Amino acid sequence: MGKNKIDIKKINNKNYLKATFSKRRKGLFRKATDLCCLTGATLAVIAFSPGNKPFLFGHPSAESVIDRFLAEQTRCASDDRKEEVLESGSAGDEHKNLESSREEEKEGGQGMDEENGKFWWEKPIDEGLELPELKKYKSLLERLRENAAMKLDEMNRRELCTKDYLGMNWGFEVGSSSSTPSEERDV
Amino acid sequence: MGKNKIDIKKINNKNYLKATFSKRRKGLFRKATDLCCLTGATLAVIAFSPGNKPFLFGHPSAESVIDRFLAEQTRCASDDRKEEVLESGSAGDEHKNLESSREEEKEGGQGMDEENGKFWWEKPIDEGLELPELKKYKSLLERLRENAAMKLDEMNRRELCTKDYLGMNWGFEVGSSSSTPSEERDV
DNA sequence: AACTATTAATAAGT
DNA sequence: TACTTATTAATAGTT
Repeated sequence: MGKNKIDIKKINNKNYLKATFSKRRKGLFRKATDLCCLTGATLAVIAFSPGNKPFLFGHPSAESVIDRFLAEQTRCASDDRKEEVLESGSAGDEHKNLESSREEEKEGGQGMDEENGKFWWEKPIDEGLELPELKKYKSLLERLRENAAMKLDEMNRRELCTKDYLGMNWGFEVGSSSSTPSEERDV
Repeated sequence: MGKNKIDIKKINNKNYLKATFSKRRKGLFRKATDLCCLTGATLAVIAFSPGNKPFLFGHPSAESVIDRFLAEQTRCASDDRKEEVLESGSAGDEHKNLESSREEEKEGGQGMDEENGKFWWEKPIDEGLELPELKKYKSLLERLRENAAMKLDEMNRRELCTKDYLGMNWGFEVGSSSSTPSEERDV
C-alpha cells in the first residue's frame, strides 16, 4: 500500500521505523475511531512506540474499557474457581472467559469454536492462551490498590467532566454488560 | 473504501451492523498485527462488540500491555502527588503522565505540544483528558486484589508457557521501559 | 510534513 | 458466513 509493496517484517532503519510507526499508528487510531463511530463498539487501544512513548485511544475512554475488561476477567476468574471447586479440580483445559462463559448456553456454543481456523486473536477470548504474564498481577495490584485512593482524591480535585469524545450520542448504553434481549447478542 | 463511499456514522440496520463490525474488527486487528511486526511496538486492543462480545489483541500479550499501562499510570499518579506536595498544590492544569513525565526534559518538551492540531488521542497521553471514569477504580481494585491471589494460583496450576504469538524474535526488549540512549527516544 | 503512485481495505452484491 | 469486485482509503517512497 504505497509506491512499493513491503514485507511485513521488522524495520531496522531507525528513521524509517519512526516514520512508519507514526503513520501507521495514526492509521490504526483512525480505523479504531471509524469502528466506534459506525458500530458503537466499546474499544481501547494501548500502544507503546519503539521508543516507549505511550499512546492511548478509547471509547468511551481507555480507562473505562480497561476497567470493564479487568472487572469481567476478574469475575470470570472467580467463576472458574467456583466451578473447579464444584467439579473437584478437573484437569480438562476448557476455559471460558468474560461474556462467553455467561452466554455460551444461549449461543449454543457456536461463535468461538466454529471460527477456529485462523489466529488466536480471532477468537473472542483466551482459551488459556493469553494468561502467561499474570504472575505479575499480585504485586502489581497491591501497588495499584495503595495508589487508588490517592489517585481518586486527585481526580476529584481536578473534577473533569465526561466528554463525548467522538462527538456522538449513542442510542444505547455503551460500557454496560449484556442487558439486551436476543438480537444484539454476538458480534 | 468499497463500492460506495459511506458516512462514518452509526449504523442502525442490525445485520449491516454485525457484518461491518466483523469486517472492520478483523481489519483493525490486521493493522495492529502489521504495526507490531513492522515496528516491534508493544500494543493491546480491547474491543467489545455491539453485542458485548469481547475481542482481544496484544503483543506480547494483551494482559502484559495492560499491566504495563496500569503500572506506569500508577507510578505517575504517585509522582504527580509527590510533585504536588513539593510544590504545595499549584492549581496549574499541566499534568504529564507515563513516560512523558520522565523524558520530557530530554526531549526538550517537543512531541506532544507540537502536534496539538488534531484529536485528543493524537497526543501521547492524557493532559487531564481521559481521567474521568477513574472514580470506579477504588472499589474495582479492591475486588481485583481480592481475586489476584486466587487467579495466580490458578495460573500456576495451568502453567502455560509464553509463546511468541506473532512468530517473531525481536532484537530488542519489548515491554521494558526506556533503557536505550537517545536514538530510540520518541516514536 | 506534504505529495502521489501504488497497494490494501472494504461496501455491496452474490 | 464466505467470496467477488468496484471503489475508496491507507501508505511507501520521495521531496
